[in-house]
Amino acid sequence: MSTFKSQFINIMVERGFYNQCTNESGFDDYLYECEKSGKPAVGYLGSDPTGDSLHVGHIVPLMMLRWFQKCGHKPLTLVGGATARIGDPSGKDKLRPFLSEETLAENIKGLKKSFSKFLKFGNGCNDALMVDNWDWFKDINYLAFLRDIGTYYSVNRMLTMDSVKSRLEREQPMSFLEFNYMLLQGYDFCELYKNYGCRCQIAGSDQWGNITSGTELGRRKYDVELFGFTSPIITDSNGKKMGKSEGNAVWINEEKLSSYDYYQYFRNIGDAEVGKCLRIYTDLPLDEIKKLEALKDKEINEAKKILAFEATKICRGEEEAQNAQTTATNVFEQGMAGGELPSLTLPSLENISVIDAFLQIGFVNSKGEARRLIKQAGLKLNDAVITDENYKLSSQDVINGQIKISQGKKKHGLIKVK
RNA sequence: GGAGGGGUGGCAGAGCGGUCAAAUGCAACGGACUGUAAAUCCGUCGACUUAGGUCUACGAAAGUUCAAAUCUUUCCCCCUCCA
Repeated sequence: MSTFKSQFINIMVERGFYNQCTNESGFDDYLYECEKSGKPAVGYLGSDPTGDSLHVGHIVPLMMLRWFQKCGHKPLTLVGGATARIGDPSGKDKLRPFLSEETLAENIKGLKKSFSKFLKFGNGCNDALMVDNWDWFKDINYLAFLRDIGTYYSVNRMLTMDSVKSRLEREQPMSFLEFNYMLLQGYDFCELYKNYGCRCQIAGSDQWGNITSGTELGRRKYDVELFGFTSPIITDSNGKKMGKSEGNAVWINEEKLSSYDYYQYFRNIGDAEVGKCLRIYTDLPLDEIKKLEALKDKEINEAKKILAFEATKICRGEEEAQNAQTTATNVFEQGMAGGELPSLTLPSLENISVIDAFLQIGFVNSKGEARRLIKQAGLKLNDAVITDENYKLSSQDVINGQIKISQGKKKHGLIKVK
């Protein structure tokens, strides 16, 4: 059942991306007109370069933009070179530390890379474009800004915004600097409208206040209706935000996280999340997803493999996904050592204790931790539990040129000797 | 500028001269049960260690004391109220 006229919104609703829209029917009409006439709508997603890679928590809006592009529209990815220098107060209690110019430049490069995995960039009419709000903020004059933009904002209203209100209620400090963040983001939206005809912004629901800041500014300053469209926060069954594995973020860029680990993150998703994740993190058609999520008990593992493969494919490419899958199958189903596992190459096995090996491959942070894990029967050498914490590696442990070491059930690695 | 409150482990938050490597909760990790799931239960959770200890840590520095997260002084930072 299609309740909307535009292809894009229908997809968003069907796949669980739709949370809130500033004007549902207005946006639908607008997109429908664009889709019908073949003239792409322009929409943007903003990210502040506070890190050098996006992570799984950012994928939801990225996938939304990906569908947006698939529906024939033009995505803009805005990196907040300027806004990162301010800090978005949404959902935070503390002012974030300032970043150096070099870090910002590095981070922007990293974000471009992350974006390009999900979107097609180029010069075609619906190819994605990267823009940086530093371009229009760096030379802005304070008085001019106050007069042009400040006149449209009421402090009374700003104080009621969630990002501000929650800080005040929790008696956490909020600097004037951060207080201005929403003005900048509002200005961004209008600049993109002015320069690219961009009329919609896609973002996570925590950005609602910043989005309406832009749509209101657009209405007052340019007398145009801008649209905001947000995704729900995707949580697991415990209500926790997705995107952390072993306490670490699941990064999009490969130099921050191997494809094997990326694959494993999705492979280990909870049963209850499989359907939701298939809809959000893969491009698979809905009828196929329906079949997969209907699987029960052990069989749902098949769905998880497909999820992991498809999700990895989008982000890391088909070959990497295939390799990750092969490794995972070898390790978990055949009990063998696979090629994509983290590995450590040693010049020789002389005087290397098992503890050193685990320390050097980075599975443990200290020798004490390794000893503790041995006491708890948590470390394995070639699939046999290590009982002697003073055990030294020897050539007898080498099988097919490598030694397999494991921590717990899921963390496996290889030691190779030159 | 004035008055008061506060800065403790990844986070939250006790402790307020020795028994404190620091209660408790969350997170994390290992084990059991399973399906590389969830829930549950048990265990661990500063570093080094010849396992007896040693070292580093309660915003920073100096001091008092046999002994300091705890007392004193100075400095830095934050919050609240007043001007």
